Amino acid sequence: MAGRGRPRTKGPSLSGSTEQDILDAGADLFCTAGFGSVSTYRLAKAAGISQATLYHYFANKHEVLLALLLQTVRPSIVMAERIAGENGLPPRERLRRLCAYDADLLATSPRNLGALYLLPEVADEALSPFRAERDRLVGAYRALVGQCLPDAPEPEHEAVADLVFGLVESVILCRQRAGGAPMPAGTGDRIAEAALRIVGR
Amino acid sequence: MAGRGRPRTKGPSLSGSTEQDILDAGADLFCTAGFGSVSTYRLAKAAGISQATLYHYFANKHEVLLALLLQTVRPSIVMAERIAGENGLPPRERLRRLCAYDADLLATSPRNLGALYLLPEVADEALSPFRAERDRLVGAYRALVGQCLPDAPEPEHEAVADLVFGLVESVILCRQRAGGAPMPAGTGDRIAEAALRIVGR
DNA sequence: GTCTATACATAGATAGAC
DNA sequence: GTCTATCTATGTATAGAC
Repeated sequence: MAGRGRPRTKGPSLSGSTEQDILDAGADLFCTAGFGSVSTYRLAKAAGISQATLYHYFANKHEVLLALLLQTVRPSIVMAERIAGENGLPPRERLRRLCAYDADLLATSPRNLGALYLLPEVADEALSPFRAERDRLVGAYRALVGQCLPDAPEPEHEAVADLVFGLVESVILCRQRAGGAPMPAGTGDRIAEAALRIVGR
Repeated sequence: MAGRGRPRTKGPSLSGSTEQDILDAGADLFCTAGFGSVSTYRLAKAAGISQATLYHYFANKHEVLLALLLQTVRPSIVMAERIAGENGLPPRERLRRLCAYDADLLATSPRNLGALYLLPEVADEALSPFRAERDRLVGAYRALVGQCLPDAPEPEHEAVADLVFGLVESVILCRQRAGGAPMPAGTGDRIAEAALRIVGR
């Protein structure tokens, strides 16, 4: 699927394949200007190709966003399922690690990629594969919170997990208010500590 | 500025002035479909007027969003400055009330209006009046958190206030994941309690 | 105050040369 | 694999009748 036959000796790209150039441009533009506000022309120009060439790599504009969303959320899912399986650690410690990992990803990535999750356009039918992945991640948080609060009823698990997940994702909002700049190292750990205080005990 | 001379005997609107109809339509469409993805034609149609009539009430599309944002954030600002002045109450109690008020507004409004705050297009220059108001609100949270933690240094205040503000606003994300439906009554109080646990003591 | 008509620009997507 | 050229639809905004 990647642009293997792409010229390597010249061109505006220094960073990788043309496909990745498009994704990088999308990451930049979609989370700073919005999806509907960015034209395929502007997107292609930022990627250093013509508007038409975009359609050699992606069937349409939504597919660009979908690829971007999946590429962004995947590391969190992998880590969540890895941590979920580490039965040697107590649930609170596993929840702490998951929160710290996700919050750190969101806080320190060069661009505020998490802002992509907040685009209203994500509700579009074409992006349902991403929403399904996202639901898996939320499910992992719920399961871990449930193990931390074995005596509480099910709906209580969900409500607390929503608070925890919300707190982790609130770094996206914080960055957005600050113009998108990365947050200081240690932010992830700080948020994980706050999350555990919400869970209680 | 409101449509005083508007016909009252007939028309597609049941709820108020035409200007407010436009704002209602914008509230609905902008936070479910996005700003750039909604055309003025679609906006006008949802408000029950022709596309051209929109321009009798607003100079352009950005002005619709600006009015909507200001109208949405104003109650929070008014409450924040009222609570800030109630010196009879201890800081923690004032912070608790502010969090509960804001979180409740965000959680129970018929539409998920807070999602407007998250639109990337809010960074546009034309919307700077809103961002200024928003900064006042964040300032109120910082001041209150500072009073709750008188022994902590200044940057610590900011970091904790960001967590608290983020937790309050995370109800926007929670609603968004749930398709925009309102959250149960009591959500605001629950979030305020969690916020105080983050502040500590 | 609301409309139809329209100007004019830009949108997304395709065709076909190289 | 990339481009220019282009199609067709849709975008924002204005003009002017009623």
